[in-house]
Amino acid sequence: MAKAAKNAISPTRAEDYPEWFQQVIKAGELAENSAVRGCMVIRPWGYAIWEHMQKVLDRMFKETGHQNAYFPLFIPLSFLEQEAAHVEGFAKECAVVTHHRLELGEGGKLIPTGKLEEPLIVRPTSETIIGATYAKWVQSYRDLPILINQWANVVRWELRTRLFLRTTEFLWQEGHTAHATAEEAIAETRQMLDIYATFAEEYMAMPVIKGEKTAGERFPGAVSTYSIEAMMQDRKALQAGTSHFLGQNFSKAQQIKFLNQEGHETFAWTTSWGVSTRLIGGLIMTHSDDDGVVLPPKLAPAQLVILPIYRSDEEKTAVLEYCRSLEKELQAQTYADERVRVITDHRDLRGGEKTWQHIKKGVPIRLEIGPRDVAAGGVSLARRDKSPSDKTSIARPELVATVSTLLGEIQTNLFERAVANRAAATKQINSRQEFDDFFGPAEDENAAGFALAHFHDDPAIDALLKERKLTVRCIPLAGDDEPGVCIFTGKPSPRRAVFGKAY
RNA sequence: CGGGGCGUAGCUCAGCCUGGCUAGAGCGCUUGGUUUGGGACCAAGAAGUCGCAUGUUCGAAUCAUGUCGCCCCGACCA
Repeated sequence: MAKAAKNAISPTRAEDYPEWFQQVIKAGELAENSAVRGCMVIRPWGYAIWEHMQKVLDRMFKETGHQNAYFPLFIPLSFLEQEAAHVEGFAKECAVVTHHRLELGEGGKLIPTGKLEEPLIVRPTSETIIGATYAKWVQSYRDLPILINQWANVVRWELRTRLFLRTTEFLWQEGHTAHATAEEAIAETRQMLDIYATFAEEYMAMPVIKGEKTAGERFPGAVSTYSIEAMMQDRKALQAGTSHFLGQNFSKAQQIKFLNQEGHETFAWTTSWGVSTRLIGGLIMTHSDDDGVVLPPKLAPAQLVILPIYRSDEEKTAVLEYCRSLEKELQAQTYADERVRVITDHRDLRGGEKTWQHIKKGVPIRLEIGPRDVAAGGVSLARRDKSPSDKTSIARPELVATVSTLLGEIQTNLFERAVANRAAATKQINSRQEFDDFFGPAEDENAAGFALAHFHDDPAIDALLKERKLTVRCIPLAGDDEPGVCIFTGKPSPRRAVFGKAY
């Protein structure tokens, strides 16, 4: 009997965090690099997580009155030119389609021909094409609000990519709304931010800070940008979702105007908001450990896996029958308003091998069932949020009766663990000296965590922070904070901002 | 786009500096046997135009030139 490796993932988080992240994704069969530079193949297990995220978010969007629609992948180049800040923000990372045909050249080479009159860009985001459409739809205040979301892929030609966190093509949803008043549009912006925060905390078990971005970090063309910020296990920040109040910037550029109740021609107020497959990166970096992926039950494609153990054919028959009926009983239970998701791994593989595969994929509960369990009317149960060796025996009826509670406990435990991690790396900072001490020298690659400090938005500070690879993550909304003075400039500050290193 | 590195079996790589038998290893895969409640062992087997092109040479994975691709580090970013 060979000794099991101490950890399933090498290197460990402490040894090399970025490499650990890549290995977890590989070992958990979530995704892999493709033949196309910067683009990933999302494997079935990873895609199933995305589908669960979509299902929950889609429901939340519809409960707040939004409808889904679909807009084109291509955007005429001229559309992007309409909003100045928007051009500035996205021009450097656009894929451009210039031809529409291929001709067979020498040596079997295909040569692009059929040059387009006006090049098309592959959408990096859809404000412009959707805005142009809304301009046609909106005539009267009676046509507002327009509350639409689309599930789509977008392309941003990033020079450095990382699986899930920053890929050239990624999947996301983008909501685009148009309103008759600024107040209504701002309320929409904040409502969607709340939905993202609720989703992150209640489903992903990932604590987030809701806040507003500084001028320098704002979405190109937005009046104000809000985000949810999460802290990863390496104490770096991840922007996990954004919601933008676009004011009338885009409606003026695209002529989204209407006659209001007083009969005056008015520009609409618009918003946009999105989350992407980056959430999966956040999920991994929040919960996973040195044995691989750890999934919160609410988003796990399988919440329990049954692992039959047997030697002889007689044992096989009895064990499989026991497993089949247990699977049915468990599937009849509900957790978080859905049927409990159970799979049985029948593959002809060694027990240990199978067990470790499911550990690495992050299945919340493993049930090992062998002849001894069948005889005793029990199961051997192991939780992914505990040590792999930590197994307990439980009577079958008790398991069926408590499975929902158990999944809830794991979900809560993961959230509390993440909250504790964040709290341990978050500090109130009251002076420039404390700030420098907290983050250490600029060349230190390790993130110190979140510093909460008073701050007055000023481009001069951006330069100072940039030098140290720090950013203002956001200015938190939930402000039970007392006013103070900026630790850099001494100017008055209504509340503290969150500083940290970011992905 | 600047700096560095790498292309050899499905994967990870050795061999190259100092050219020479039939190009290797580990993992994975297939088959057979022994095993089995923490990642099995033994045996046999399948698997490679050494990224591509040109050149030097009696002879190139190895040397030269070109070319394509990928990775890492910076600047840019959901």
